[in-house]
This record gives sequence, structure tokens and C-alpha cells, in this order.
Amino acid sequence: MTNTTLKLLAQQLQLSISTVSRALKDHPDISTATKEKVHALANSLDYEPNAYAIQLRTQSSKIFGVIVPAIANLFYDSFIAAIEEESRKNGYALMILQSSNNPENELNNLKIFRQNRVSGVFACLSAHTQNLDVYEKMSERDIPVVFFDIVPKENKYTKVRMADERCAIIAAENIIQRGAKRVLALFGDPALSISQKRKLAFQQFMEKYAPKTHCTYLHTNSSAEAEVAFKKHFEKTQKFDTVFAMTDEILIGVMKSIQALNIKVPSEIGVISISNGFIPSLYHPNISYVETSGYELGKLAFVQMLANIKGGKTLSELTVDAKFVEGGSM
Amino acid sequence: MTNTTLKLLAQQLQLSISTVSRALKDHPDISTATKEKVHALANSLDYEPNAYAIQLRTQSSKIFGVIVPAIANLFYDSFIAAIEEESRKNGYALMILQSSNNPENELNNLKIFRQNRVSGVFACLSAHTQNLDVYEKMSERDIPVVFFDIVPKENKYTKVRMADERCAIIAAENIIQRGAKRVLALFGDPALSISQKRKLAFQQFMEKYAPKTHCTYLHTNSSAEAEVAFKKHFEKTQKFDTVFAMTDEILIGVMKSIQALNIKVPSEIGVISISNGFIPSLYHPNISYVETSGYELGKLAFVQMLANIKGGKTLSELTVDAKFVEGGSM
DNA sequence: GTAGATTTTGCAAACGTTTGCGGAAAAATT
DNA sequence: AATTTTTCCGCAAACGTTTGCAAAATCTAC
Repeated sequence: MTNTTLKLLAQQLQLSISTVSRALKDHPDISTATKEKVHALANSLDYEPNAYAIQLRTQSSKIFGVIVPAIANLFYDSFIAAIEEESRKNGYALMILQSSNNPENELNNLKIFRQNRVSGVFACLSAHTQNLDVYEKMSERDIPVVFFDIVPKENKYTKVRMADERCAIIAAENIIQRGAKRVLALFGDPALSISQKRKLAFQQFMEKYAPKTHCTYLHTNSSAEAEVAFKKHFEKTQKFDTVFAMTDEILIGVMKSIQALNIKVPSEIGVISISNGFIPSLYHPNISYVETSGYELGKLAFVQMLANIKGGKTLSELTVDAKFVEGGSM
Repeated sequence: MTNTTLKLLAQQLQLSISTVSRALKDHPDISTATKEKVHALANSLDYEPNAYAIQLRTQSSKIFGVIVPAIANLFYDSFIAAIEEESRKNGYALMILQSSNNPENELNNLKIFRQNRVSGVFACLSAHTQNLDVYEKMSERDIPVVFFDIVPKENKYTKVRMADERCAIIAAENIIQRGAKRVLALFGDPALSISQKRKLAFQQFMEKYAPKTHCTYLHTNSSAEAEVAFKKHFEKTQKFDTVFAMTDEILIGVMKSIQALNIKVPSEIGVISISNGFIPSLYHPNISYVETSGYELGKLAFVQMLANIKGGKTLSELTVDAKFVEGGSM
């Protein structure tokens, strides 16, 4: 079946295409009488404007691109869910591509975005992206980019991210409040700035406000590594009374060891993590965590995007604040 | 900065637009000499074809639409990840929209897809969608639809789904093999055909091959309900020796109760579920499960989509088979 | 009635491609 | 040297919109 177009409507109504076009969008130039006729026919013929023709003509699409390392990820999928909601409210649709932490994919994805002339891009840098030229190319094309979560260091970009230092400090506060004597603090890939930031903030805070507390700092790259590391260190002479997991991934490893060794939480060990809340809710008792909401981050990112589109360039780095959520593990 | 177009290239090379266009796509009519010149300039000027113009001219976009109830979902996000991979390989991009199980959103999403003239739609019906007219409209527009996971009953559609009955039967087999005497079987929303199918298959199999085994069948709509239900039934006089959870959601509830009551797995109770594997891997010991891979389903769906596009209509209902994955909980 | 003001409509170009067809130039065949 | 074939390229229309500008129709007021 052939799609109904402005042309078709115009023919049937004995009007010009331009009149029909204007009538459909309530242009003041058109009389109410014809407007009604046009709308009526458009409805009955189920007219739907061709987005491609519009974009070609107006040079602006109603599509945002999103690049995430992986869609199948508790944090990113809630981020995506948030911007999807907002986008729909604002008449935009989303095109989502995953980089799989591979800079080459990142490159290709951006190319697709350019070819589709997206109105903007939400980008999370893949873990080891160094070269930001690709993103420069977006600027040349006047396509705004809002970085989220893993963001570039330079402050010539628009970025939103979690308040990493605050997260770590809130965790540290609660650990001190618990009266912890020996804590095991597990962080992620040391090459990632997010790990560095969180660790630094945590360490400084502990040293300043609880210098007597004995802290062991470890970096692990996966759940499995965290699981092994916890077990190894727990079986040593002096047991930890508190463990801090920087991410869900690490928490998962820790909890497996805790279950395996049948350690009681919180009586034998206190557990605290940074998370969006899903994983902590899987255990009994629920794990206490500092909340970093992908959802909130998404909302914030969207606001930034809109500001960028409307008001031209607005460079800044915004963070969404963190809050402590009591679980029962501390 | 103004985008480079065919026109621009043509001007600079003193060639016609059509020649440039053909040169760029290796049309045999064009001499190798000019082809090289064109390619050279195109590269240096960073030419990127305007996807919208192409679609307008060719009446076919390189975009697939995807509708899922929620992106933030262990099953769907792996499904999405799979079709995203395949799409990219085949030069397609994805437009992902979530219905939030709201038929109205579903409607709007499909509208966006039509307006963007997507080449095809992957759709998972929202839980209580009754009216399939919207999807009929897609057919009228010659937009193929591949349904996945939650699919319509009528067999005039192309569908892919998990082999629900097989899943349930495999679970039952393993329960019998364990020598279970009393089992608690927990299923999801009884209104969903997936719940019905799984329960029916499970029940029939148990009654046929292990008539002496005492089974209790329950429906729960959330993790919390499952948690409560498990606890309530476990505290009764006769304890279960095996529990079967139809979904991750249910498993999560069950496991919280198991942890809370400090029940030993598998010595005091055997646990088996249907899952894609992530949740079962969070516990120690890992939970044994029947694997339903969103990833595999995605791959299958994509094949179906391609078949639909290439070879016109190909209606069928394909299922991806399930397999048992030993965890240590049985 | 007529001039001017106002309301309503249409013309035509443009957005960046693709593609059928025709034609000029070069090469090959008489 | 005349003809046919082959190679290479350009013209122009089309895809479905939007929009500046001009033109037609209607109204207003003398």
C-alpha cells in the first residue's frame, strides 16, 4: 500500500501542497474552514509525515544517539531508560549503539550517528579511549555531545557524572560511624579515573578522620577477582570487620565469598558498596550502599543536552549527588 | 561548518553529481581514473552520505525499531545486545523504545517507527496488549514485524520465543532426578501465557513421570511476593526439599528467604530456576538453571527479520532451545 | 464602485541523493 | 574512411517536505 503524502491530500482536496502542509501545522495563514477539511482527510487517510523528508528539508532530525559500553548493564540500562523517557516526552527518539569498550566500535558508531544527522549524542567513553578527535568531528558538524559517567578530562566538553568523591566519602563516613577497626576496601581497574578518584577520596578521608583504622586497599578487575581476593585476605590471621566494594561487580564477588564462608552479615562483617541499588537488594540483609543512580544521571544528561541544543554551547561538568541507603549490612 | 555533499564534490572536480555518486559506489560505468579522483577528494573532504536523502530517494532506511517492555531488564537487554551486534554487522542501526508495559506507549512507539520508516520492527508485546490493529497497520506499510518473547497467539505473524514447555520439562526432569519428594514450584503472573505454558508443561510432566512427588504450585507477581510465599510455606509442618523458580524475579525472592532463614543449599533444599544465568551466578553455590538466552533469541530474531526483508513474507514461529546448566544447588 | 487593506492560497525552489536514459568520445571492426 | 561497438559521463526527474514570496480572493470604508 502506498503511503499517503501531502501531495495525495492536496490532490484530493484540490488544494496546493503548501496549503495542506500549513493547514496541518496550524499555520495562522490558513482559514479554519480549510484547516478542518485538511485535518479530516488526513485523519481518515492516516497521514503520517515522512520524517526523512522533514529532516532533509529542515536539516534537523529528532533523534539522539547514545553510546554505551554495554546495554546489558545495570547502570547503563537505567541511564538509557531515563533518557528514553525524557526523549519521548520531547518528541525525540533514541538510537542506541554499544561500544563494547572497543574504541573502533566507538568510531563506527559515531559515524552512523553523523550519517543519520542525529541532533545530539550522549556518550560514555569506552574504557581506554585516548583519542578524542572523533568527538571533535562531531563539534565540527555542530552536533552537541554530552558525556556521561566515563568522561574526558579536558573541560572543553559538556559532562555529567556521578559525584565520585562524594560517594567514596559517604561510604567512609559510614564505615567510621560503625566503629570499624580493620577494613578491606576494594576498587576497580586502577587505570580508570573513576577508580582513582574514589580511592583517593576514600583514603584521604579515612586517614584524616580515622587514622587508627587499619585499611587495606586492593584493585580487582572482575567479580571473580574480587571473590578470590576477599577470600584470600579474610583467611589471614587478622580478620576484617568491614568491607567496602566500589562497584556492583566487586560486591558480587565479595558476597559470593561471604556466602561460601558462611560469614554473618552484619555481626561478623559489615558490608557497604556503591551501587544503583539493585544488586544490594538481592541479599539478606540488604546491603547498605551509597546510591549512584543511572536514572538520575540520565535525567541530568538530558537537561544538559536540551540546554546545548537550545542555547548553543554550554560547557560544564555537572554531577549528581549521592545519598546513603541503609540496608542492614552495617 | 557546512557538510560536504555530492554537489560540492562535483563542483570541485568539474564532474556531474551523478558521476560522483556512481564513482563513490563503484559503478562499472565510471572509469578507474575518475573513481580514484573522486574517492581521493571524498576522503580528504570527509564526505559522509546523508542518510536521510538516501532514504527519501530509495524509500528504505537502514534502521530497525525495537520495542521492549523495559530496557533495564536482564533478559531484554541481552536480547537487545544481540540484535545490536547483528544490526551493526549488516549496516543497520537500532531505534529502541520501551513500552513500560503500557499499550498506549506501544502505540506511540510504533507511530515513531512508522514516521521514521524503519525497515522492520522487533516487538515484544506489552503484558496485556489485546488489540493488534497497530501491528496490522505496520503490515499495510510493508514494515515487517518480528515478535519475540511475548508473542501474539495468531499464527499469521512471525515470532520467535523461548521453548517454554521444554524449559519447564527440563527443570522437571532434573527435579525428578534429584529424587525430590516435596517440591514448591513458583510461577509468575497467571494471566501471562508464558506462565500458563510453563506451569502446564511442568505439572503434566511431574504427574506423568513422578506421580508420588508432592508438588505445590503457586503464582507470585514479584520478588517480594515470592519471598513471602516461600517463607510462609517453608515454615509449615512439612518442609520442601526442592524449590523451582520460573523466573529470575521469583528466584531473587526465594533466595532472600533462603538467606534469611539460613537454609543450606543444596543439602537442606535444592534450587532450580529458569534464567539467562546472571542471577543464578550471584549466589554460592551457583544456582542450577535452565538457560533461556535473550542473546540467542536475539540472534534468531535477526535471522528471521532478514529473511522477512529479503524473501518477502515468511511466517513462522521459531523457538530457541533450552539447556540445563549445572550450578551446584541441586 | 473603487482603492486600499487584509485574509487566504499557490508557485517554485531547495534539501542531498539515486537512476533511467540518452549522447559524446574513444576504440574496435569492417 | 565509414560503420559499429564500447566506454564513459551528464541531464533531469523523483523522493516528501518546508517556506519566502507573490498573487488571488475577500473584506472595509469611503
